[in-house]
Amino acid sequence: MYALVDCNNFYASCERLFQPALIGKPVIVLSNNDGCVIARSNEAKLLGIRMGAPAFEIKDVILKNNVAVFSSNYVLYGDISRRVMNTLSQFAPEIEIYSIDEAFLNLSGFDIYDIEAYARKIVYTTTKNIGIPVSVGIAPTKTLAKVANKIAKKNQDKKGVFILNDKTSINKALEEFSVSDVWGIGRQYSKFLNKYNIFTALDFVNTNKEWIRKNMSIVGVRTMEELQGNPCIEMETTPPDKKAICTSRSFGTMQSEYEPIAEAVAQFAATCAAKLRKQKSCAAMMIVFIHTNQFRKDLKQYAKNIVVSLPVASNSSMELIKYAEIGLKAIYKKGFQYKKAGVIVSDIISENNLQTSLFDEVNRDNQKKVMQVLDKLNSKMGRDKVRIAQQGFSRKWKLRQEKLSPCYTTNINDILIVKT
DNA sequence: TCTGGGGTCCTAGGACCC
DNA sequence: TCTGGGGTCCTAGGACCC
Repeated sequence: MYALVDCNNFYASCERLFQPALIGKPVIVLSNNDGCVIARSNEAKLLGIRMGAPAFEIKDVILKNNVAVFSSNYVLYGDISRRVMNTLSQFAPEIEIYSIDEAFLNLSGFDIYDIEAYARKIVYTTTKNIGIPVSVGIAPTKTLAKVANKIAKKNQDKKGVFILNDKTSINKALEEFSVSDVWGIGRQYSKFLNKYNIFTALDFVNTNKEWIRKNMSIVGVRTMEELQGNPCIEMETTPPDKKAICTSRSFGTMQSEYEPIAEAVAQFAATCAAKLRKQKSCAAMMIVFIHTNQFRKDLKQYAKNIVVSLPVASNSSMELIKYAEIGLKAIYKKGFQYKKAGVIVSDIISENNLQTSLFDEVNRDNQKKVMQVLDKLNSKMGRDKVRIAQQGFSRKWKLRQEKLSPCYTTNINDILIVKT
């Protein structure tokens, strides 16, 4: 059996941890740049606030109902997540951290226990230790555990726990479960399946397997098998190295001049480099992109990306910034108002088996040492305290974050604020 | 009249997830 | 005024090999 543990309204719950007065009140968290709604407390959901709704469109609802609004604070959520996962890992020998707010636990061999009591203990302990409410779904496959979790969350009377462990209960659950809510079936496939009168998960399971294979590839077949109780998706206990790493942001205000955009792109390249170093790998290819605001139909539009090949794979901030600048210079055009830029690195290999070039003129040992010192200093003093000059300090492009909460658990100054 | 057989690698595009 | 960010996997088709 697998358990899927999912934090309830995670980001909203994190904000509430430090403002308990907000418990029972509507809370929402906005995306970067305070753009869209990305997390809602139950009370906010009841007000009809949709996931992904642009903040400016729901201004009236927010004011009228006194909704608490937060900018997203990923440093805080990341730290709370780490604590939740630590607690969860005590409950099973194998844990897969599936996302910032979800984890699968491998409960094989736990049949000898009262599995429901065990699940309640997970809910109780996490709530007590961390203060974040969670829901637990337990079933013979990961996809069914996802189903069980949704049922646990949806029905108040389940008190955060639901178990699917026999044919009858599984069939009944699938019959009442919309196919569009199944893990692995998104909007496009839902629409497609509905066209063929497949509306529930049970309809889907009873469909011809070859037909699924033809129309939804092997991925669809796996989902089908999983819903039938045959495990096809294994636990992934150690996260695989990333094959591509992307750093991109929308600008707080649109930018026309080259310099602030170059500063932003240098920052993104440096962040990509730091992420590469963290997983001990190097990238041999980079994509730089910029675009204007697609929502502003009244403005001239421009969007362009460029692929830059690195002669030797690298994870040095200095080198990545250099190539990002070359890319940006090639695609930047005067006369547009830019809204967003980004850097993607790929062709990623381990830093241990780097293929250097005969004609390589870069002193890689030196760069490596510099980066090690830089990482060490920044981990102690704070992100980007030491930086490459091109990353700059003007920050004209910086995010809009008007409702940012303090980093209560990670920033020394914020911690002091809490204490006093 | 009639034109083999069996592979690999790469890429773009489309689906999905949180 | 105002609309997020970061990933994965699979397939078909083309190019190429012998």
